[in-house]
Amino acid sequence: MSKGNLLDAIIAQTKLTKKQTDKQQKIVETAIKLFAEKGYANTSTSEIAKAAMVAEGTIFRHYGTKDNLLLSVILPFIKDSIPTMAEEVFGEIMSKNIGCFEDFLRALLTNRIHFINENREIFQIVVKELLYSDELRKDLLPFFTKNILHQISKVINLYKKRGELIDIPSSTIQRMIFPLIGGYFVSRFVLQPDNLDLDEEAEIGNLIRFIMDGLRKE
Amino acid sequence: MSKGNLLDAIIAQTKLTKKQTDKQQKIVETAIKLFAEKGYANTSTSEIAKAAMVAEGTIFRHYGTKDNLLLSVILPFIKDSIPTMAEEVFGEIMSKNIGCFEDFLRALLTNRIHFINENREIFQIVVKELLYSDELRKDLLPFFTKNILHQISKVINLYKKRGELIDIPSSTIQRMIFPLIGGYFVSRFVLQPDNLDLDEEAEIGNLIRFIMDGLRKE
DNA sequence: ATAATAAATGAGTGATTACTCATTTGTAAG
DNA sequence: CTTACAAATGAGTAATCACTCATTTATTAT
Repeated sequence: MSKGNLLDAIIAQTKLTKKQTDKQQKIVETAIKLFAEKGYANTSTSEIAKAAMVAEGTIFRHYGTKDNLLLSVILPFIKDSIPTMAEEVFGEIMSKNIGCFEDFLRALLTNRIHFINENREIFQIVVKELLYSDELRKDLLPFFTKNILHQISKVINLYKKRGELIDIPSSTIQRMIFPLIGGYFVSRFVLQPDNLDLDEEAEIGNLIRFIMDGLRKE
Repeated sequence: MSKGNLLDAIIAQTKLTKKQTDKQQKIVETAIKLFAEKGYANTSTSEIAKAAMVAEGTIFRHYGTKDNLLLSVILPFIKDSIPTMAEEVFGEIMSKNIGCFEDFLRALLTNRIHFINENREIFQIVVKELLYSDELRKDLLPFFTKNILHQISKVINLYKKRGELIDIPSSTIQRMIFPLIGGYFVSRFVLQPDNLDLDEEAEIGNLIRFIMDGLRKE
């Protein structure tokens, strides 16, 4: 894993959008399914080949190594998730100066839940390997923090100036919100992925109320 | 993994407290270190043997299988963490009727952070494998929820009756607190385990204030 | 000291791993 | 139809995996 810089790999991946073969697509689909289900380390290439009804050599012809297959799966997800969030959510809020902090939170959560729902299995893979693989964590965590935390701190500072948020350091606020939202996503999409029958809006409403006002009565 | 019932295994483990050999202790120590660092699936028995300066056969003589070695590591931790929490924290609060909900939270968090700090590596193993292994998750999650959630809901109901907490369903409150505290523990002890220089009391104070009053000003 | 029992060893097992490569199959142009 | 080139194949490779077992070493009882 991790030959050189992951960011370079992401950029490289971005540039070449060469068309995929049918078999290639089948391989990636199957790999996503199996990696999400049993974890990268517990999934063998022969298993993927069999499930995708493809010769094992075909996998290595296209992806070279098993590591590379994993990166081919998660890099587009990472690459999409960060800029999309930055533009769609933060950009919108920061430029148009939309309503209150609650509205921002609602937009952010709705957007991210929607995105993860559409990439549920890849999200499971990223979470699992982020915890499991030292290498991946060392590469990805700084990437996340640099891109997301920076954006979030800007927003927090904005709303703090508006007087909507309590007057404690942004870093402290971040260290509360991040585990909460991250924990919520992991709990919902990784630990209990079968829990499909819940009122989406109500769920988000509860989260926001909790973040804003906590549990105390009155 | 998971021959039959995990709870039976826990009970069985509880009963036999036969003394450990020096080599056995070294094996477990080394296994804990390597499992926490690289994950169970990425750690081979030969690697453990070499690092523990023990013949590979010795591992299997004592633990039979690699799965069993993992269970020997995490079961005592699980077995300790649940009852200890129930007795030391919940028992105390429920019987003596200590102060307000914030005091309960402070006692709970202080107690659990202390416990995890003393078993940092095993906590890392449990979290990683809980996410990575379907089998373990199927066995452990119900065990956690049955024991912990039930206790917590009793406490929540108590303080709700006292009028200290907002009047929403206990299950909703749980689905907010659990990911928050769990996410905080994972973030602190698994994702950023090197962050040792923080003011423990202030950190707990921030968490409690966030849980009680959220982020809104005033 | 001797016998009896338990602990530890390490070479060896078949199965599985990620990966290679000479060969065959499909496809599209001249 | 023939040529050219990429896609796909699957038998084969060395390495590593979890695990076994006959043998040796250490410990305890008599």
